[in-house]
Amino acid sequence: MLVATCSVNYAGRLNAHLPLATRLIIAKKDGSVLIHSDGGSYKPLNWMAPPCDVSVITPDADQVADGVSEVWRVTHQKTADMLILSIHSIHTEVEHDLGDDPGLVKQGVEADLQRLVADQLEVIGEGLELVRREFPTAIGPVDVLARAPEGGTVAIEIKRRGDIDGVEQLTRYRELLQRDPHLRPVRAVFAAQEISPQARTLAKDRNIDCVVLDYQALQHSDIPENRLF
Amino acid sequence: MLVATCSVNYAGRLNAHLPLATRLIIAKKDGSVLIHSDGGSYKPLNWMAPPCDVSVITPDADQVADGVSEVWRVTHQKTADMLILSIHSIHTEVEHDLGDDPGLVKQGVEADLQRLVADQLEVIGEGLELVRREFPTAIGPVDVLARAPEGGTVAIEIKRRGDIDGVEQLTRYRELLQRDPHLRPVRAVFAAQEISPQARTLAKDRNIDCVVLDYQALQHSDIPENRLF
DNA sequence: GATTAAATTTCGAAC
DNA sequence: GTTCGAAGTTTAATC
Repeated sequence: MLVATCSVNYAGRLNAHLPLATRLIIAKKDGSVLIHSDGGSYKPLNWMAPPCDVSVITPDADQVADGVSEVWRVTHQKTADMLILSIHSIHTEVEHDLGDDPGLVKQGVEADLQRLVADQLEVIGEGLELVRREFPTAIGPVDVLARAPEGGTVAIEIKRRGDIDGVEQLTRYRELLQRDPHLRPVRAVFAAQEISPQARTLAKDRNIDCVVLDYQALQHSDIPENRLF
Repeated sequence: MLVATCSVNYAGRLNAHLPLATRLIIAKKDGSVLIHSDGGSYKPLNWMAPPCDVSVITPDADQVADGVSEVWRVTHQKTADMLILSIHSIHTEVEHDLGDDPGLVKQGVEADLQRLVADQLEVIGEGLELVRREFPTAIGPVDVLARAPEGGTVAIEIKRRGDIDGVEQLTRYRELLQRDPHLRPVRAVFAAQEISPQARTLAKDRNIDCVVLDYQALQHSDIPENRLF
């Protein structure tokens, strides 16, 4: 882990170059390297994905003339990816051995949304009765399938962000389910926390209803003492 | 920038928790925070996207009893996202002021592929003549449009990774172009460096040709002295 | 191991 | 500023 003034060249899936500047360089135990600036989000300016090897090279005469004091040659162990780090000066250098990480515990992603919607089908429409979540079809599972009070079924696709490809996916499901005499007629509902305008337009064109989900509200209603049943 | 033994809680678009372990913590000037382990790729275990504010809180009695020496409360300036970093012990601490970064110079992405294909339409099919790149339609631009020797046109969709949604996109374009008497009949070609089996199957079903592109070869052929014209 | 779908996606460009 | 597609996407689940 060091703070250094450096320039970087990467050749692999694309070619990229970072001009001379002061940056934070992190070398992990697996050989991977991250080069961060003091801005942007979590994505480094440049990096090498593990597993890879780092070798420190003595700069040649030209490089020394340019002010290079040290060159790191980082190569990927399987692909032909390579990163050359030309270090001009090191401002800070720190090394520390971290142990294995126990890893992240998550909750509240799409599976949660799906469970909440299945438990509270009234947010989709009145009188719906759950058939099942992850209803299997030949082209993949439908997120939620419900029986409609007027007869037939409702296929519900749930996303955190509702995008155009979600509408396409749902269209394919409906088309397939429509062929089953036990299920048809099949309505389709696209439910998401956000729905892009483009997706909304396509959904309308395909006669698919859109529902914007409020995760907070769903979660709140799901607390047992707040539920009416 | 510090190496510390800590546990982390995040509440925002989801809830997440990191058990006690030694990790690398990076605090950038814009208030953003990254928490890295000594493994994985460039994605941090946990993070806060800028802009945000960091305040250091004195731990309460319970926390002190648990061994917490310092608590960071990182809040996003616009959303309700919040991250709580409970520091038990600091192993290394370093601070350094980096200047602005001149940024990355890239070459060799989709735009390049598109240019190379437009210049070497023979990789798609014989006798094709370029109409134009980024041919505009009501639902977005077609990557490359060419005139076919047998009459009619060819719509070419170019991707680095050819996936099912690329085929859907191309299908919509062809459908639209087909309505134009000056263009029809319209053939569709899906060209990518890699094409997923699922995409290939769908393309076949839709009567769309698939072409796998070799970036190296295209680039090599594009060097002026290697070209035949 | 290959393939597919999701991501606290991030990033950049076009509108 | 919003929207939309691409990313050296990465990552996790599923076949």
